[in-house]
Amino acid sequence: MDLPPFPTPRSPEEAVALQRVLSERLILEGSLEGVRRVAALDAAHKKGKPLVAVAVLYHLEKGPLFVGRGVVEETGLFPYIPGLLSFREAPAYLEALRALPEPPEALLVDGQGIAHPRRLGIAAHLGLHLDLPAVGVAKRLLYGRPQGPLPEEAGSHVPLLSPKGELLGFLYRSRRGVKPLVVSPGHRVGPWEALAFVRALPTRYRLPEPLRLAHLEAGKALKALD
DNA sequence: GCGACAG
DNA sequence: ATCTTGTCGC
Repeated sequence: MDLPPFPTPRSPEEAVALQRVLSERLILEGSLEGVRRVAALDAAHKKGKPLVAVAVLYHLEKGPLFVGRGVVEETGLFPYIPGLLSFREAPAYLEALRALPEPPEALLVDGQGIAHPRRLGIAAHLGLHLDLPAVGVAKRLLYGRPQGPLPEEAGSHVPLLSPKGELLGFLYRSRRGVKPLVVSPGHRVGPWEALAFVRALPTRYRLPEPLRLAHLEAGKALKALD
């Protein structure tokens, strides 16, 4: 698949301003029922080495079909600043997606969707850029207030609200005895539908299988560089 | 001014 | 993201 160019801001201030504009265009409704081919995105990085991004094309019934990789030299990376992650990693993800034999129907991204100060986590940014449905699954919370305690049972969830009371996503217990995941819609999907989608994914461990595979593949690809 | 802070 | 040993538990 080929895509529009991904602009790199000259400064953090410029990046923030761009996020404010882009987030206005998000569509936060829609269902992912019927989606079969998902691209799971994750990255690995080490100081002195390039950032390696991986896109695992995963068929919800057949399993993993293909792995696309994207590599960006450290010197070409936007700095890591909480809230501006997409400007650092998205270019590598776009390269990984470009390597796939066919475009996915939706994106499953390791990071936030709209559970973000300006509602433009990397999942939202990528979904908007590619005009694809996107869901964010993060391992840690960046923004939002969890409403109440999260039950220990596998599959439990608790809403994540903005200061204004808007539903940003959920804290989700994928398995018993694991730390909760942060699930939030990115683009072209509603919060509840995003949660339903993640809940339906095969999950052997903490992370949904597509993302777990992407994580493993990213680690391998990074180690295999030199 | 003091915390919080995805990957 | 990565740095890291042992340790608890299935």
